[in-house]
Amino acid sequence: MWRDETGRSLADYPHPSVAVDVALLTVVDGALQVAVHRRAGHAAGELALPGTFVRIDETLAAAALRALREHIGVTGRSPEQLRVFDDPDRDDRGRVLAIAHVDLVPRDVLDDDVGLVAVDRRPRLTFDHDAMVAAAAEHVRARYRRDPDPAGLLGAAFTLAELQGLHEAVLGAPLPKDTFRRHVLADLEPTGGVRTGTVGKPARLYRRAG
Amino acid sequence: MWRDETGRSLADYPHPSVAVDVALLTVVDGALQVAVHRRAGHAAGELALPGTFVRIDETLAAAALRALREHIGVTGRSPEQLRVFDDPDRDDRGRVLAIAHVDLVPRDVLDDDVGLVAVDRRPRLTFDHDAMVAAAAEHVRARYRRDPDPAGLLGAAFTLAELQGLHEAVLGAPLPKDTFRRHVLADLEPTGGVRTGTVGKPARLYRRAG
DNA sequence: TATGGTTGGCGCAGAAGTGAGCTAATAGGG
DNA sequence: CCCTATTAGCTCACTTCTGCGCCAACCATA
Repeated sequence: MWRDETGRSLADYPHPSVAVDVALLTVVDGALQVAVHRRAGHAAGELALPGTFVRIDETLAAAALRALREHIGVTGRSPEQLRVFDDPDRDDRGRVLAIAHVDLVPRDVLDDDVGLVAVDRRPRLTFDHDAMVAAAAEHVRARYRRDPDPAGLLGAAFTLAELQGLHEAVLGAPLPKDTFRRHVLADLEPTGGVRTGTVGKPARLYRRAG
Repeated sequence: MWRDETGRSLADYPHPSVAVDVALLTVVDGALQVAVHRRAGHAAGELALPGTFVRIDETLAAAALRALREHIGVTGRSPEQLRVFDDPDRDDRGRVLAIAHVDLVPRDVLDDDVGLVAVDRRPRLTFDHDAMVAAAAEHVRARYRRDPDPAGLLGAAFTLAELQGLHEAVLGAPLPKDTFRRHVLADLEPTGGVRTGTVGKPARLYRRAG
């Protein structure tokens, strides 16, 4: 074990605790929603994002996935970092740095009893979790502005109308049909198939271009 | 002091140490450059970004500013977070999470003996500091694509040519003159003055619009 | 004081992007 | 089996954007 010139290891110096909090987002009822739960133990009863302390030999992604599993019984996909929340008074238990994460998953990986609230009409959350949800929504919205379906919420093949519906749900605003199609087409390739069994002219199916 | 049901405080649980590393950027010779120093103590002699461990009651910004002061004698402006580097093996002294920061300052706040290397032609840095510099450059380049002069490197009043030169230095690529002007003009307001004492037709002076 | 060199910035033609409307292609009902 | 409702997706007129070229305004020099 490494020791400095005074004989102390890193852990001998007082240092902040580190937590992860995860804004788990999904699309339900044509709107972006975030999973919340009521805390037990400290700050019991308060609405909060799933979170946990980071263990000493754990990566942040592993801690984020563990928080999702332990608090809401969900297997996350690929949590991404947002930023560190470092207000010295943010947690009355002591000095805690919270690393906010976001993960976007399809609705069907969540149990029915997971609490969901729409990000644009959400109740107050405890700690600084409101700011985390705002940052999470902004993050996925920016990603969907750049790429057709970065989180892979649609399956292998989808129609342009299905993709537009997803984008409108994520962004929380309607999009102009023609412009939307022209933009995403550059990043898609047709599968050759069409969506049948629907009313109207059958729509071509596309996949993400490689 | 808060204690859990087993009588332990937060600090009683083993948890990672937290460090900040700062990519201090500036523009010299028409190119984006980053301040580096040769480490003393651990990993002595290696080229690295200024960094330090975060003290328990310190904000991240305060730790970042302290790292700049202690290692290269510079007063930073406003360090911004990039992301957390959490590879378990990134530091052989123990478990350390490093929170990378970026700060962009004018050349004249740096002493002449501060080591500077161009971000696009830089030598290998130690730890994961290469990835931090890459993230820092990408961050400031993205900001300069959005805003005329977010870091305020130019003074209160400047010409469009001066602003374009700054952008080309930050981005590391030439920009089309007319398109550049039209885009930034939306976020600027003329001061009414002109830049005199130069060759050619005097250029109008602008300031950031409020 | 005139003249040439140099840089700022505007106008205009062509390119690119946008959105409304029209045609195509299917399901379902009479 | 035909007709209608409905949705997909193309076409075309219009708007916006881009970049070249030209004129303007100043300094330096003779």
